Amino acid sequence: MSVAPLLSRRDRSRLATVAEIKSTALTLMRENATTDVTFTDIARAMGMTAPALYRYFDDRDALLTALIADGYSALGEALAEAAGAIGDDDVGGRWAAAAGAYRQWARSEPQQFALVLGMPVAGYTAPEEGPTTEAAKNAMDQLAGLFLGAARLGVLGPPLITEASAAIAACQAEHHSEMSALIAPATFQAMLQTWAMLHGFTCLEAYGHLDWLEPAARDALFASHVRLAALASGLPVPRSDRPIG
Amino acid sequence: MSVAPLLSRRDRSRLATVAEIKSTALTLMRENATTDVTFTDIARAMGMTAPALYRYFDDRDALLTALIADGYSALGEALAEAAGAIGDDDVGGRWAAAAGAYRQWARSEPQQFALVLGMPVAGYTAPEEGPTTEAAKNAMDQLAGLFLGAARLGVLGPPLITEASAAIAACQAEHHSEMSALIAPATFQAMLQTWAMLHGFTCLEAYGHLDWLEPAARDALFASHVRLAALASGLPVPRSDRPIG
DNA sequence: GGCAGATCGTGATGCTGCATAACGAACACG
DNA sequence: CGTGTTCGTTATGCAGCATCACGATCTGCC
Repeated sequence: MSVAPLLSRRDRSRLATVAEIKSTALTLMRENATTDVTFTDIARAMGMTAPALYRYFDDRDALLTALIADGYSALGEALAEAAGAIGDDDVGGRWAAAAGAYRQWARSEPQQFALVLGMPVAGYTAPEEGPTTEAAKNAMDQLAGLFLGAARLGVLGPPLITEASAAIAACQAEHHSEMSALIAPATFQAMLQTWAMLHGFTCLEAYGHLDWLEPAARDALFASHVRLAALASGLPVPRSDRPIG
Repeated sequence: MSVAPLLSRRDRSRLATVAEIKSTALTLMRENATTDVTFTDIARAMGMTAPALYRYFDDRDALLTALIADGYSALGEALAEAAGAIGDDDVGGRWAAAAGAYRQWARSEPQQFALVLGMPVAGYTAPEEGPTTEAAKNAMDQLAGLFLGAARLGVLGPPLITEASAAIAACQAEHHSEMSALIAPATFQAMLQTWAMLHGFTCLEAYGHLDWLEPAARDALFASHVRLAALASGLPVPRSDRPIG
């Protein structure tokens, strides 16, 4: 336990440069509205030359991998933070907050959202065990936490669709065994559908397919969407007098 | 009204080449699991050289534009064909068939699906009036047809969420005035949510985020999803004894 | 303080793909 | 059987990815 800094001056400088590269890449993505970013452009924007970037990232895929990994964390943290700002007993409010965070993050970082939850990138090969599914797991865990909390509080009603196939129950047992005791297969199914609903709206809006709707109408539609998802899955329905998203 | 062929031999050959270029591009996209396709690869796969392709498409964007336009048509036709195979009076069946076609098309052509309804392509500039929103319009029109048919048959129940904001009603009046007489704003809102639900599941599955579910579980989840959407929007719920999608 | 080693950034280089231009081959038509 | 168009090729310029060798800078240790 020394008082010496955990990282040397050089390491800090290096981390700062890595961070600057990533943020510059994201800025360029935002400006050009694409996930296709060039080392040359990043370097030029930073006042450097392209080969210098190879000191920090092995190749373009490594940079993308890092951005995707950051995306996982950023999205997960945004969800956790939004839900954490609401009291544990207000499960409906937590759901609305998390859903709103999901939407807002996708709107503010559509390219990173596309990297993480959109179509897998071109030559991108999963580093270990497929991070593509990891994003799914991450989002699912946040949702699962909501449902588990609701179940423990006794405020988790039955889902609108009460039948669930044995195949779904089997997958729940295999991949989310920790929740099998508290969450019925039909509710697990409804949880997946809740995610799909949220994701569907978010994708449509983030990629401009709802631009023909006025912003106010989109907000209203989203709020209604969040309430519908709660209604369908047995979650407490968020209060309608508080703005969502 | 002559009996002469509408197209000369040369024109037919040209159209065939154009079609071959597009299908080769799609094949390469499928094989490489990306929307990023190179003229060089297309030409090589066709036993030609890259510059020859410029006789048929001004540049890479023009090819993408054509593929996107084809995507609109293909998706729209797939939906119309699937729905058309079901009797007009079975609105629930038509909805299930159309939803299944949406899903299957996205699964069989994930790259084209990404082009049409995913994130807008990099340097791609909308040729006229933004075809991005045109895809939305197209999909919406198919859905709107279902709801209008249900309304005319008197089998369209109330949506689960009966409140709709004035902003949504205004957008309905502005962009879909033809249906304002038969479709209440709350149902219009539910229609959008139905689309978002369908789109969300489709995106998650097409991009591999549901791969951890067994195929049988995914099928069951989708069937349940389609029934839930019908339930939420007031459409007749599809029969559960007929496989969906 | 000064030196050895590691780190960092640059210019030079090779490869590939996009796009254009100029040339030659094949075809339709009178 | 010529003539003009269409088509496909080779040749060229340009930009980005990736690597290498070199010089500059910084770190840490004696």
